[in-house]
Amino acid sequence: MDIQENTQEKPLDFIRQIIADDLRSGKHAAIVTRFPPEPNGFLHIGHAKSICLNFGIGLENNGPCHMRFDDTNPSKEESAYVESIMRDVRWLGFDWGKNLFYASDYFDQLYDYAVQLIRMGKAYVCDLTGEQIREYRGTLTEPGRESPYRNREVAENLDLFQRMRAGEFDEGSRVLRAKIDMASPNLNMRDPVIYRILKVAHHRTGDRWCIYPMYDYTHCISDAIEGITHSLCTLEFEDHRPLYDWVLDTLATPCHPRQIEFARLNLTYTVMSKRKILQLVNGGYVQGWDDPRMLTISGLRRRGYPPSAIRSFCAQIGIGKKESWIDMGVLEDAVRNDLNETAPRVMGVLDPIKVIIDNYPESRVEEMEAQNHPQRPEMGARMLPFSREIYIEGSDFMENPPKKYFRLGPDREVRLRYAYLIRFVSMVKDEKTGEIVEIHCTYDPATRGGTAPDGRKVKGTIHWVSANQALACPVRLYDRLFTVAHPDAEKDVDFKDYLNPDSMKILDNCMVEPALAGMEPGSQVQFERQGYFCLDLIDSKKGRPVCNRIVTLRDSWAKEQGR
RNA sequence: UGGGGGAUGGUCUAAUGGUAAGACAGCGGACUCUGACUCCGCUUAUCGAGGUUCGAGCCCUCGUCCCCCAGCCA
Repeated sequence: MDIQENTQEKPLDFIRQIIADDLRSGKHAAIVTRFPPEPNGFLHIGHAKSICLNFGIGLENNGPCHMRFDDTNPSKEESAYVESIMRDVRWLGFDWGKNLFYASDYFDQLYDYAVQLIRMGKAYVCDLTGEQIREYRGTLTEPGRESPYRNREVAENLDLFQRMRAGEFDEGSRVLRAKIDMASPNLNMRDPVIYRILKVAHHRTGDRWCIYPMYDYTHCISDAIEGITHSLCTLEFEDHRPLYDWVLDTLATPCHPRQIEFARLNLTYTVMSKRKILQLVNGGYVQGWDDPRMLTISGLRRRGYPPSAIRSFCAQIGIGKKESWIDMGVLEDAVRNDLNETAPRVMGVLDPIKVIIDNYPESRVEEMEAQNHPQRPEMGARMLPFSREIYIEGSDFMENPPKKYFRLGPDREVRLRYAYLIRFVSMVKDEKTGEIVEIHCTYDPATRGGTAPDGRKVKGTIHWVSANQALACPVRLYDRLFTVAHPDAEKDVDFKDYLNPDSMKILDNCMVEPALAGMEPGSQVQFERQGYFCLDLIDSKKGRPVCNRIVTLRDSWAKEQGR
C-alpha cells in the first residue's frame, strides 16, 4: 500500500522542515518518532492526525515510528484499550514492526534514574498531603514556598523512597519530587511530583509496583531510552518542555530528543474530548464507542470510511501551531473523493414507490447491462434484471413538479438508468390518505439501454430496481451528530442540548439490486444519485445486507430547493 | 496584573525580504444515461499603529485580541 499518497508534493510543514534541517546539518543521520497513546480510551480522528504525522514522518525518512503505550497510571488503564488502539492504528494502515513498547517496560530504569536524582540532591521525598502541595505551589502570580521536607538528607531520601517502593506507606502519604525551583514562573518547574504511591495492580506489571512514575518524568526518559529524535506532542505540553529538558539535562540518558508541539485537531459539528465522548457513550446518546456517528476510529470504520480517506484528510489539513477548527465538510469531501474513485455503483431505492409498465409483458424479465463505474470501465459491468413492475425513488415523482424538476411527473418522460425511457400514464392514490400508491407508465421498446434512436432528449435519469428481484435492505441514514458547528463553545450550555435528533434515521423498506446479496460486509458502494453506503460490518450477513450511509453525494438540486 | 504560545479570505494551509498561492465552503456557467464526477470562471485575506528597507505577511518597536498552565492525569 502506498501510504505516502498525499505527502508527495506538498510544502513541508514546520515540523518536517525542522527534521529536514536536522538531516541536512548532520544533527541526525536517521529519524525516529513515536506515537504514545495512553491506553485509557479509544482512539479518535484527533489521534489519527498524530498517527499520520508520526508514522508518516517515519515512512518518509525510512525511520521507524515506535508504538509506545504511556501506561503510567494503572488506575485508568486497561489492556482492552491496548488491543483496540493497536487494531485502530493497523487499520489506519500503519505498522510499527518490532517497535512495540510500553512505558511500563522502563519501570526499573525509571526507578534507577530516580535514585540517581536523589543521590545528586535533585529529588526528595515529600510528606506533604496533596492539598498542602497545592498550597505550597503558589499561584500563577505568586511564587511557591519550599516544602519543609525539601532539604532532607540524601540517605533519608534514599531510605524513604526505597520504603515507598516496598509498600510501607499509604497511598497519598508521600511522593518523590524533583528539586527544581519553587519560585519558577512556570508552575511545572515548582518541584513537580515524579513518583506517587498507587496501590493498584497494573495491566502489565501486576503487583510488582506500588509506586508509579508521572508522565513528565517518564515520557522524556522513555523517548531517550528509545533513541527518539523528535518527540511530537500537542500544544498544551509546551509548558512542560522545560521540565522535559531539565530531566534529560540532569540525568545521563542515552540522548536528548527534541520535543516539538503542534495544534490538536478540532472539527466542527462534533466533540473531541475523551470526557465528552464518554458522556455520549455512557449516557446512551449513541450506541457505543463504534457508533457510526462517532468520530472514533472504530466509529469511522463502522460508518464505512476507508482508512485512505482519513489519511488524505490528515494530509490535507496540515500541521501548525495555530488552534484551528476544520470544517466537517473537509472530512466529508475527503471520503467522497476517495470513494468516488473506488466504490462500485449500485442501484438502491430508499423510499420505494411502485411503477407498473403497462405495455411491458407480464412474465418477461430482461437483463440490462450496467457499468460498475462510469469513469472506470476496467471495473466491469453487471446485469440488472428488469421487469414490468419496478420501484423508483419516492422523491423522483411529483404530481405538481416545480420549475427545473427533471424527474417523473404527469405527462413526463424520464430515463430509467441503463434501461428504457418511460412515460407517465396515470397514478393510483390511496382513497383514505391520498398517498400515491402506484404509478402507471409505458415504455418505449426502441430505447433499450437508455438511448432513443430518434435522438430525442430526456433530461431526467432516475434509478430503479425490479420489484420481483429486488432485495429488501434495512438502511441507516447517518448525519452529523450535532446541529451546530461548535456544540461545546458555551460554558454554561450542555453540549448535549445540540445533539441532532435526526443524526440517525432507520429505513426499513429500502429495496436494492440483487448484486448486494453477494457482497462482503464492510464493502463500500455508491447508491447512484444518493450517496456512499457500506454493508454494516456487524449486522450484515451474506445475502442479507444492512447498509450504513457513509456520506451523501453532493446535491445541487437539494441546494436549489433550499432557496 | 506570572509564564508559555498564537493571529493570512467564511474555514484550514502556503508564500522562508521580491506578483499573497492552494484546498474546503459559497456564487455563476459548461458537460452529463448519476442534479454525481469532471471542467471553466468569480467573490472573499496578511490583527492595529509606527519603524527599517528600493521593496515587509515575513525584520524591529509599541499595542490589541485569542489559547494554555496552579492533577499525587496524560
